Amino acid sequence: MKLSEGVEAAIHCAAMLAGVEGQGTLPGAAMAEAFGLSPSYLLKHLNALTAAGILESVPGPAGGYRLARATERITLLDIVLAIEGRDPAFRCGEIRQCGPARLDASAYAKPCGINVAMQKAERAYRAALAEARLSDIVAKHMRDADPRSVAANRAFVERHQRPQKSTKQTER
Amino acid sequence: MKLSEGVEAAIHCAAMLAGVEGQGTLPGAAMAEAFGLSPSYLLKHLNALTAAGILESVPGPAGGYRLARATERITLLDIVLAIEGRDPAFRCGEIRQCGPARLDASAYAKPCGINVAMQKAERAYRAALAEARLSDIVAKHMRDADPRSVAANRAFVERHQRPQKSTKQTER
DNA sequence: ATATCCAGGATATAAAATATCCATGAATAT
DNA sequence: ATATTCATGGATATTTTATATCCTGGATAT
Repeated sequence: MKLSEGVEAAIHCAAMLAGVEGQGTLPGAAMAEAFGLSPSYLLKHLNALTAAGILESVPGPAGGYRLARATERITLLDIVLAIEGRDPAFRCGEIRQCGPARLDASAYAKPCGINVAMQKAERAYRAALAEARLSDIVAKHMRDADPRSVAANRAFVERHQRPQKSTKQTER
Repeated sequence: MKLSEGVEAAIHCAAMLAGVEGQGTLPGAAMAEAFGLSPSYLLKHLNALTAAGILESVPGPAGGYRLARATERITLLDIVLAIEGRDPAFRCGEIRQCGPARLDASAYAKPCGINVAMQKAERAYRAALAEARLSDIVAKHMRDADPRSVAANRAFVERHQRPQKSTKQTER
């Protein structure tokens, strides 16, 4: 029963991406630096978020990552499932029918009660995660966190974000 | 995010031990056989349950395991924590302060909001597990499960359980 | 063209879960 | 007392998973 460290990194990256303005992006290498993580490994997780439709990636110079949708529509559950996979934490191995005196399959038609109880608890967990929106996380940080920390985060994003050409509008 | 297989085995064993009468015990080897598990490995988990005060063990011939308290006072949470450990699934690595521009420690006095949200979800998970009593699991099984399965389980316990001498009463 | 950046595969290393074995000691039957 | 049964706990091997790195290829802005 443990979550991989990638989950923490993924959530922090998503929160940081919430600070980029408009269609701008933030390179993965910058985020890796911001959190003191190995870039090669962080890209794996960012990649998973992209595959899950939570992030969008822009290749090429001036490329990077941005959120794929509004922060109100991204929940911690989305991120956790993208990184950890969608399988339940408790997987019933049906060991009740692994003994020497195995009954006919029809005797095991009804689901294992233990599995039912464990799944119920997991639904409660996921429901709680689904209620935690990224917008809430960000708002709470801006409101409650130390001003120095908020300012430093904002400055970092400001420094590394890359504005995306809205149209092909080189100023004329 | 996954639970070890030992959790499933531990819960099934606890449920089976609920069927032994009085102060009787069930040898660990018998339970391993019942579920088709490796005895040496299952003993590890039974050991963990004993250390957590959920089971009692009786050494010697006629020895084995029994529940340490009433089934109403044993929850799935007790068992899961005994096997998986009491640490939370999400451990905040404080990567927010691992970047190159580290602020003074006082700037991180307030807890990381991401950690708070993750812990909240985990509390919901544990609360749900704490509400699932072993007595409920057993009662539900007796009521809902296939009669053949119930009978087979009862017969297995009947066959392997070992009555415990009530006092040191060698008949005289 | 060139430089920058993401995508994805291959691979290496580290850590944890799973599984087995053996020596020890406790309790009991004989 | 002695032998037997069985849990205990340590040591260890095997397998799986997580973590981490590297490299090739493709996309794109300059």
